[in-house]
Amino acid sequence: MPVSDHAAPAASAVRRGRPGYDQRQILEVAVQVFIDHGYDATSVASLADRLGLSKSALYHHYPSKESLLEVALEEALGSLEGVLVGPEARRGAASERLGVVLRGAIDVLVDKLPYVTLLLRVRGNSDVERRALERRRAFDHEITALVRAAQAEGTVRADIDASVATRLLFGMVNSVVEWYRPDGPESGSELADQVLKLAMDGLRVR
Amino acid sequence: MPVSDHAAPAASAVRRGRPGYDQRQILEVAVQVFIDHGYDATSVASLADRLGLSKSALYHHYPSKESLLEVALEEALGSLEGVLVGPEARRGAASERLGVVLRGAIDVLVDKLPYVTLLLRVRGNSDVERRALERRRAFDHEITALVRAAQAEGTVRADIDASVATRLLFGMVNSVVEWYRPDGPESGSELADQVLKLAMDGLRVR
DNA sequence: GTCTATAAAGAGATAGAC
DNA sequence: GTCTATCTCTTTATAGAC
Repeated sequence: MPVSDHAAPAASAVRRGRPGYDQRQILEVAVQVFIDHGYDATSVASLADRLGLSKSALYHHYPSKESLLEVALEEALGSLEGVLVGPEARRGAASERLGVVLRGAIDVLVDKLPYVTLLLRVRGNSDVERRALERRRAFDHEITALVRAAQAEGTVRADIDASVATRLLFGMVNSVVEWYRPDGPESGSELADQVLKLAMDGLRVR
Repeated sequence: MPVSDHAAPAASAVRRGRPGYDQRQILEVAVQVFIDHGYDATSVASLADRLGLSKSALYHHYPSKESLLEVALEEALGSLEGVLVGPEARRGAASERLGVVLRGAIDVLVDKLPYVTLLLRVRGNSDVERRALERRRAFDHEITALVRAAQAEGTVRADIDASVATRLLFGMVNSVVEWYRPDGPESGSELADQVLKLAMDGLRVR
């Protein structure tokens, strides 16, 4: 049974000839199908059809439909959690750390768009999903603490509850998965600029 | 076959004795179960169990699982569309109309929380879902036009694309369904205040 | 690494009695 | 208005050949 969870070993993105798919390619297709039709509404048969494989061939690569989900969610959560442990996110004024973390989250969202999209649609229907939700909650709590610290510093307005502000902030950030496409007009960093502008300074003309 | 789509006739919220459920009560339970487990992951059997009914009894009230979804989505979409046709939303400066519409949308979201929650999770898996998505898109386009008009007026900043701003704005607003609970600390109108403050003036201290 | 065939369970929906 | 029993199709997953 395959399903190793390490990152791809450096720069070997090219396929070694051969007939079939490798785990990563299958995962990418599966995640896209999960996004298009919903995880629950996607049957293993339709997944196999989309890959041009039989169900059995697919089961050779992943032991279950849910294992595909699990690996995909790990990809998103691992990257998001990585934003919090970077050096820039751990030193300096709270408002600056908040900016770094927000921009980092948007970068991850853009970089791992399908994986994060899938993560954001998880509702806790199974143990795998509930574990993912738990990690999301932990992530949110760290951001809330950062917002609270920035309020104490006096750099972030204190007339909105830190927890509400964080949820609204990430509601805005996360909604990007609903419409942003990397091949569209704006780059990921331009997008991050616009989101940060709106989040920090609001819609109104000053 | 029942499934009438008119609103409840005035003030008859009380049940007429009798054994079972009426359409509205069944709908409310169904929508909550759809939200908890996802529409696709909810079986008619589990729905019937939750209601304490047999599947057949449930099919007496609604002709299909999807008809429940359809009625629920109509409830959300009709209310949202109603925000755009109110008198306050149709006269005055664009920035004021935008404020009225935003607040109206938040009010609907709070008032019809489960129905709007369900609407926001629809991904276009069937004709019913695709029709709902189409109506959501039309709603969004009207808001975008309003943002554009406010930019032309000079009351809304023009350095963010109107379409991007609208999407981010409603990303923030819509994310409220993920955490707001009417029985919690803040009322719907307090919530609307906080959302509008953050959306209009941003997170940063002035 | 891929296939066909199949098992076993669950899905949405219906029939017909009470 | 509710029930039990059942139909038919689809589901996830496995067996075993190539």
